[in-house]
Amino acid sequence: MSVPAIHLYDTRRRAVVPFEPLVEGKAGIYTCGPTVYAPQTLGNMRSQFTPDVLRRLLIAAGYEVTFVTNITDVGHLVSDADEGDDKMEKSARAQGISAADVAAHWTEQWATDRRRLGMLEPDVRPAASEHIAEQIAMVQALEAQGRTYLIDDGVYFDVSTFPAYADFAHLNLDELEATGRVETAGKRHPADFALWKLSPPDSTRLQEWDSPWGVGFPGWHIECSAMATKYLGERFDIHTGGVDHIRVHHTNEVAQSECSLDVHPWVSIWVHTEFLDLKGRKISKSAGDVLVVDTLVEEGIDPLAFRYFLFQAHYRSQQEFSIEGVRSAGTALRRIVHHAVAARDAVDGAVNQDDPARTQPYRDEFWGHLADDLNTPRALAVVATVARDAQLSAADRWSLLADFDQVLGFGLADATDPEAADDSAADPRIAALLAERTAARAAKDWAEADRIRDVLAAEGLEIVDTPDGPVARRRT
RNA sequence: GGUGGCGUGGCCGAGUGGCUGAGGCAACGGCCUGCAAAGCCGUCCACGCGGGUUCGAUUCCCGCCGCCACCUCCA
Repeated sequence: MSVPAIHLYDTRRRAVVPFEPLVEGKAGIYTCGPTVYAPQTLGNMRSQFTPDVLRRLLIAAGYEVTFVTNITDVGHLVSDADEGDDKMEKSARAQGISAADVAAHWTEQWATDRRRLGMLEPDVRPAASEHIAEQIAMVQALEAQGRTYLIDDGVYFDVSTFPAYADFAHLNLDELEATGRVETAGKRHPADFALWKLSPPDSTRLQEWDSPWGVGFPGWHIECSAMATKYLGERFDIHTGGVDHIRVHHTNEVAQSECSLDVHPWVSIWVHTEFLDLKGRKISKSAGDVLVVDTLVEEGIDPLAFRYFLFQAHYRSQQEFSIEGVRSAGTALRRIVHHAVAARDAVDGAVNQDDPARTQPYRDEFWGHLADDLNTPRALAVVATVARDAQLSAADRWSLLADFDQVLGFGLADATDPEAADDSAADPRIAALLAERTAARAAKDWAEADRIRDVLAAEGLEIVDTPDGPVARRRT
């Protein structure tokens, strides 16, 4: 086994700690998924990327991994502090369609984007709206423990009943209290959060369910606790999400879960992904101008170039986004794939004919960096070296790259050489132009040959002269 | 204002108390080419400012300046 002991930074303990599974040989991961009322931005996708890498690493290390990521299709209010409109309701009303249609649309968009970015399919993808009973049950358990109180607005978690509340995010509750923000009337402490919200007496919501406390809908935080518990058990190994969730959402998840389940720690390791810095384009989702996977596609960029781009920075560092940055990542990726395909085809895909004396050091390096809190930039540096190291035979090279692709997820086994011709030459007119140019070159009529090259260039096609003659391909 | 973090070469971005100063992109030179393109080889370039600790700091400590994130919608 090439993968050494895996270490990860745990937000709760604020330290890099060894990964020690609750059950030998198995690993359970829960990732906060999308609130499906709007497109998922490239920033959102970064926080999905980290668990994908982690999951692939664990699989490569031999663990049987269960990866759960939820769909928030109800209850996520405009404010994480349980105020304002429900995001789903707002979006549905604005478009005059049902909340379910809104959810279905954006869930599909998200799933497609995940695939385009080379992410493995989730093992379980539970929707909050389909787990109302589990959520109610968890609230009831908390109620039975006397940790809740009912006000006009709904059922709230009483933070004062959980002394460890502030520990997770190292909060200063006194300070929180002192901010004096306008809060929901009746809340006893600013940090108290909704477990079940009651529908307003004078109106009907698009999404509402009956409950022991009246018709309403679950608070946003309870869904993750309920679904993670259902699919991963009362305690599980790894919970991931964006750093913005540490203070409120994950703090609340810990509170309600550790109380209702009477466990500690509920989650062994919390992995939080830093933000992608979108600079001037970090515009709120509601404003419309958002950076999504389609934005890249419109720019003629392969979504996998973005995957490569994400590998270049550590997940705990803010990463500066720019289209040019993704483009340069695309160039680097193209060269890697070019070498990988050449090596693969030279040995007909064989991965067991390498010389361990040459390949093992690289394997140790690559997996060692990933096992060291997912140091993907370092791992990627190994990939770049392997792709070009002249000391390696094709068998060595392909054996290594095929191994690394378990985590890279570039689909190297099925990739086509990006430097090879595409189907442009299938167009008879283009094929004729190429033939004309070949004839002109044979006659040493360079002016004519260059003219034809310019004609094709104007159409976005580039000519690559290979030993087997010229080929045309769409410039990327 | 509170809390956390950052400031590395043209750009992105790792990492480290000294050793051989990641990697990618770009640029430049070379090979290849009719010339190019693509590809390959090579070169180049660094640690915000001022103190301190140390035999030695980009790496630790203090101050300053600048930037970012969260606290308020966001992953």
